[in-house]
Amino acid sequence: MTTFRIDFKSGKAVYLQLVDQIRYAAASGALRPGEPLPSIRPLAEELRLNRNTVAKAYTELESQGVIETIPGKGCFLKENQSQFTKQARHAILTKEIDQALVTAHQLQVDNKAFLALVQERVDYFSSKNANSKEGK
Amino acid sequence: MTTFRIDFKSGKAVYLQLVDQIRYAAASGALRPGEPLPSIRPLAEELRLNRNTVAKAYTELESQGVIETIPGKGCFLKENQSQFTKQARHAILTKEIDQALVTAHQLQVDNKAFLALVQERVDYFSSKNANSKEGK
Amino acid sequence: MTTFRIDFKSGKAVYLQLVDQIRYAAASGALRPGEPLPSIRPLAEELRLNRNTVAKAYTELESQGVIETIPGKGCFLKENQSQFTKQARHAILTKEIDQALVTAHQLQVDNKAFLALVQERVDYFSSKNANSKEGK
Amino acid sequence: MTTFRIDFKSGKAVYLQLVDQIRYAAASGALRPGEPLPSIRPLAEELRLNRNTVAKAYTELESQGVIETIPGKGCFLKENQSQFTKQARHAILTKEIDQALVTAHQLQVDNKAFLALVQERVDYFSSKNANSKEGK
DNA sequence: GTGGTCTAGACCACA
DNA sequence: GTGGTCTAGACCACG
Repeated sequence: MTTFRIDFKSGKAVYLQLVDQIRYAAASGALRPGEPLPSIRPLAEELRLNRNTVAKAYTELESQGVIETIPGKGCFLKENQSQFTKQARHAILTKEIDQALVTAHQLQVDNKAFLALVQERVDYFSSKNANSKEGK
Repeated sequence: MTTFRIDFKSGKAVYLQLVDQIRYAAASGALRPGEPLPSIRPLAEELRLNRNTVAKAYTELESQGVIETIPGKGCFLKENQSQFTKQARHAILTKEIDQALVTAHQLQVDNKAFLALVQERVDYFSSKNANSKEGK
Repeated sequence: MTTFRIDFKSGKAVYLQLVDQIRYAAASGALRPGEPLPSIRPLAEELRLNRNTVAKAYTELESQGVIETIPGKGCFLKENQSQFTKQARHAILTKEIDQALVTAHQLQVDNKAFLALVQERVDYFSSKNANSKEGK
Repeated sequence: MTTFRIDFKSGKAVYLQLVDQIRYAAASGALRPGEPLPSIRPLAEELRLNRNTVAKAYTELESQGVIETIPGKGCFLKENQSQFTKQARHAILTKEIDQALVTAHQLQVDNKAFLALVQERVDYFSSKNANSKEGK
């Protein structure tokens, strides 16, 4: 069971936080392709959000091709099929990695420590994915 | 000489784009500690922004402890002295690294390719820093 | 209900006067943690200030960690959780106490009278805090 | 020998910092009534300030009645003669003490610790005054 | 010349 | 309704 956390103080739009967390859940394996997402109304209640806000997040995810909405049935996680070329994918990733590198420099975390931390997180994600594939 | 680019269509606040780029310039060695940043008015003209927008970016950078501003004299890049504990620094970095990892998974970039890309960016930053320390 | 007073002739920046007064209200118990601050627009009207000036004060307070602002909802007083070490807190306080001591000497107020005055103010704050915790 | 420190990053006007520090020196006994202040030009050089800035500080001090300028001879610390009533003096002091109390509350320093710190600073100032009256 | 403050008025995103 | 961003233009203090 995945649970989402909304940070009202982050300054980031609430619906975008939901989008990120659902993408995160999908990436980490907590949500598997084909699985249904939580229904809008119960989720809105649980997170103490307006239904419109949750709906907006789902709309955004559908336009990003992450989920699929079937009227009357619900929303489902799509098989992820990257629609970008290898080059485009690397461009997007490079931007995010650079962001982290800039922060690392600012925090005076040296390259070796940075790479170690990246390796640690990669391992952490791998283990979560492995678990969710086995059990449940 | 560093030059900044503003993307008016990105949806991201203009002043935050400036903040990111200046932090990037500092991390990559294009701006060195103690060096003066471009003056607010000329920079605003060059980027076709309002004076206040540039000033807001500089204010934000100062409150982040990245630059130091001396009224009547100008703004200068501070010696970066991280005031965070090792633990706090790792927490901040972990968040940014996870962000990139989620994106990687979304783009179906596997761990091996991801790590290779990270290594590549680390090397790239290192070389830029090395260059700016030698000559110019 | 707290009310703020702006002195346009003081020479001190208007937005900083607001910052000080809100911090004062928080310290004296007139504003309690979690409580909403006055909305920017109505407050600006009441004080006959521009919206941006009030917003600047609130932005400053947020970056100081005194308040929390949730776009679309409002600004709220944070639970105060001092992130400084005991040593750092004393250093900050010492600076302000010395300031008062210098003034006392300048005004030829002797130590005994000074200490009495400090005690009086401490008691005054304590009583205000006590009141606001009981009733209303 | 008193030495002054200018903090360019404080945001406070440089000449006002000088004013405060000279008042501080007078309060702590480092400067005694009737003593000459440093000449403008050497002091400006030592602090790496513009001569105008130092002159402005001295002008301000003279208008505050702290020093006395005798053309051709220099500037001298006046006998301090408080021109305020007891009530006025307490009003001024109360404002500064409250300032410190607000900060203390913000930093979650309790009354007992606050009073102890005040006592400590009072003692510290007293000892400095005593020393400068004896020796030199 | 520098940065800092303030006003006025506009548009946007979010709840 | 809320706060956030941006522009335009004015005045001030400091060096």
